[in-house]
Amino acid sequence: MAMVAWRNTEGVGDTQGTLSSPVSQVAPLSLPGELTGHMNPAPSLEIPPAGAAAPQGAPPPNPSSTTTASTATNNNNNTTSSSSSSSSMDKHQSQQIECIVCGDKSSGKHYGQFTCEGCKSFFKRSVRRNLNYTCRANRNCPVDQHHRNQCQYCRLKKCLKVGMRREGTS
DNA sequence: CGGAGGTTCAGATATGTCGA
DNA sequence: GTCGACATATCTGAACCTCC
Repeated sequence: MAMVAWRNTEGVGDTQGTLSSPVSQVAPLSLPGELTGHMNPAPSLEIPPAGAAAPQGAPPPNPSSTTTASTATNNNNNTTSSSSSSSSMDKHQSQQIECIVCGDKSSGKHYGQFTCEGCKSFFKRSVRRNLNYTCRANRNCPVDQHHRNQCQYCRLKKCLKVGMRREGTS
């Protein structure tokens, strides 16, 4: 696997996405304490209470339209894409659901949303370790299967945006 | 029994240090 | 002072296990 293609962990901490820093500083993305149900990152990561962010549970990502990741830049309302779901697609999707975060192949429902193993682990680590990331760019980095590792900040942001919650299906 | 969450392992890349 | 090589640390993704 060729991940970690871009380690921006900290050295990056400087530009804007102040989402990072050695966990010692203000953690815009602090999840722990206030993570009551989901993470309420920071000013930058304004993720509405899971409920809001997540159109409701898991918007059966459309195998194709789900390209939400196509341009993470759209972290604005990509999730909206979901919505009109067809029961007919249900079956089909259940067999080939895409990760709602990066568009990769979903391995099932994790933390309330259909995500791939990568996003699942990434989210888990971020939440459990209360990691804080920083975006080098404008917090609009694309989050797709090939670029998801480019910006941890934007990846986590999208995870939250799509409705992933620490408590998952709780 | 199935689904979701959690834990563990191996692989790959980035960063830092030392030597020539 | 600069360049290259080596070693170490961190992160990611997949697989497996456990619990509800």
